[in-house]
Amino acid sequence: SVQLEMKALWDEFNQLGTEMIVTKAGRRMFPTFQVKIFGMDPMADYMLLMDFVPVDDKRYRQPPGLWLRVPFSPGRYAFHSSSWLVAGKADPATPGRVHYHPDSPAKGAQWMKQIVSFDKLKLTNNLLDDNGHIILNSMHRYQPRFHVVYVDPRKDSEKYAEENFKTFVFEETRFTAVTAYQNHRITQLKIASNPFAKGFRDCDPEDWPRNHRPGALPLMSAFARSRNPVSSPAHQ
Amino acid sequence: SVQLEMKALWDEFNQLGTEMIVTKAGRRMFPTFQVKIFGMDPMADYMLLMDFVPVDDKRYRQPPGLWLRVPFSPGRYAFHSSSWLVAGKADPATPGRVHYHPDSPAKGAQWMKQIVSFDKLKLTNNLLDDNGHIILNSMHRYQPRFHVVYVDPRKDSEKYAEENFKTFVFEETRFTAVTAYQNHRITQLKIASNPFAKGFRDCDPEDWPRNHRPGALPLMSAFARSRNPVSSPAHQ
DNA sequence: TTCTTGTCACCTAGGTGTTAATAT
DNA sequence: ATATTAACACCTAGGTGACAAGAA
Repeated sequence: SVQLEMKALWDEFNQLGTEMIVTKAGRRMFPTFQVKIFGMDPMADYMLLMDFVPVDDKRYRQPPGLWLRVPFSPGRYAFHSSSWLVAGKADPATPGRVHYHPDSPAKGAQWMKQIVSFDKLKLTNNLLDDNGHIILNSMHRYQPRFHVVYVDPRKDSEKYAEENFKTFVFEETRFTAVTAYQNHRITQLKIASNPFAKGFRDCDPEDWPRNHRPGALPLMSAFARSRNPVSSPAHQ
Repeated sequence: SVQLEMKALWDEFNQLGTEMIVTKAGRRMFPTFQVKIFGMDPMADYMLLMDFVPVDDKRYRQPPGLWLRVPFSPGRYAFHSSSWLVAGKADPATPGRVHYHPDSPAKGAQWMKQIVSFDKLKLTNNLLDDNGHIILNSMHRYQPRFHVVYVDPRKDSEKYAEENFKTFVFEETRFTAVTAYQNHRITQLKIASNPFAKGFRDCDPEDWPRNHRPGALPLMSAFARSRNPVSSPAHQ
């Protein structure tokens, strides 16, 4: 069995509609997909991998007219909607890649003795990527999947391929691939919870995420109190 | 067969008498021990590891009276000798540890397709170290050794242990473990060639090590021309 | 006197969202 | 109008020798 790490954080993002940035060079996910694993054969070899499947067959877009222009900066917009419209049918599927955890293969004992983190996994929108990154269509929704493959020592192991792997899906890790954040609340939650974005925090630099616990005050409400939202009327 | 990478740099250090810093927390080696490997079975599994054996049974010390005091800084000295005296018999041997390359085990094809770098290996003088670092005695000389172990798939593989590994020794990688550099020329060569020490360079910030090639002008002579050595007479 | 330790400024290396410009 | 890109300031994380103080 498999337990998703940082589930509380995933839930918080999921409630807002998680977005993950895709770039040409490849961008890590945040939150990082991390799991605790139980019940492996400690002595057997396993490969751990992830892939991403479309949640639906749709392409999304922002609702018209909800963009706010930034005063004195013609051409710029800063506040995107949190809702999505269906823009039509999905773009052609991207090359279906998988990401093997770099420690693969390893013994069950090794995988189970600590949290397994997919922090080397990167998402790209570059169809011609040759860095082995996961290729996704921007403005499409995806479901990450986690697969555990038992390395069968038998000579005719191919015959048993079907029974030698198990797939785990956590719906709270679904997200929309984007090239720039669409929902400002997602942006702010990323800034509040990702250590690498600390430079953009304007609230108390205090003990986040050190003191954050599941069940504590919801992040966004805490955030909203200390933030000056872009409130000046659009002067379109 | 195995080929030592950056041999020219190792040779340059070796001519001066290589020193490696040991600290309580653990210090990486510089140059880093890196090799190219040839002739493995691409499909077989191998473990790669290193250990360190004493070059002799001696403890070393600096010759007396060669220390230069730094003007206006009583108690400080800045220029150590490049020669060593035998201080006596070696201290009790440290716990004999080995460092497995973190990618072990892996297929021969994997090991051979790129340079294998032991940049995670750290040296410590802490006899009680529990980080798995290599424990060495300061002021003693060591010879790094590189071992390739074939992972024998046979059930009674223990019987063949003797024939399933091969050891490679490069004498130019010998060094003296120290807690602070003793030979100023070693310090300067480290500063000149280690990217992480760039902050201490006072010569042209130009294209080192980018343009450095084996056979080019020896480093130290190039360095000496642009450096102000500590030349004021000792006022002991 | 000689050697060791801990702190520091200054680097490398690379992960963030912002921003302005550009593409479609 | 909407979406993407590239450069950037500002972080995390950690590898350097210098330096001052301490230990033996």
